[in-house]
Amino acid sequence: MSKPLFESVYDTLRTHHGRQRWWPAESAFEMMVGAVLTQNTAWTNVERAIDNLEQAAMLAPRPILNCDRPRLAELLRPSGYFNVKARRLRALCQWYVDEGGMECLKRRQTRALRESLLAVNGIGPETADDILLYAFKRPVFVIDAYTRRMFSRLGLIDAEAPYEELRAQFEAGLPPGARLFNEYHALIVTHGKHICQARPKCGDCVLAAQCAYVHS
DNA sequence: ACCCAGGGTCATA
DNA sequence: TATGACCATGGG
Repeated sequence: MSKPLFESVYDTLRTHHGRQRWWPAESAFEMMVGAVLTQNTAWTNVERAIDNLEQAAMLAPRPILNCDRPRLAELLRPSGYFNVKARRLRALCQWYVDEGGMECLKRRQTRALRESLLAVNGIGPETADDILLYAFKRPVFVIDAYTRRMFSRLGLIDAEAPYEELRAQFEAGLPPGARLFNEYHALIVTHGKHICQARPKCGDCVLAAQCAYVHS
């Protein structure tokens, strides 16, 4: 009854949607690629682009760096923004190689790793945190558009607040740990996708009982 | 025909 | 620091 709100919302989502087992990728590198390709883009489109890379045997840093950009862009076409994403994907691969690969990266402290990621062109706070949480299993809470919409509607946050402020708010309002943050963000996206969407009301939503909007 | 999607950069004030 | 333009495909 007095359980913190961020936790009780988690419980509701977890009960209703079940375990998510994110991120949908077969390797840490594939996960990072997906994080860049899914920027402001529907996941179904990202899957096609990743399939294209796989079919072309290019789902690895070296092949991507050795590919000319027009050809890479063509493979990325279904994910949208393909010229921009071709550039961003190469920047990611260049970083990955320059940093010495996965084994080296895994040894870095979370702070340093985050700063390093943010310095890569095309990686902003959300993409960096996706990568930290799902590829490196670090305890950072990812804030995305669904999170802003849902939790402001629930009356728990200010949707317009800066990214870092919201991240701090979630991380302070939950028991720490990558395990929980991982599952929570996945649940938020899953819930947002097939229920809330951009609807202004959510009376038939599982969160209705906890939603400030429907009580105002 | 319209809106939106698991954002980020860059130029401008 | 805070807006706005821009990137582009595919599904509802």
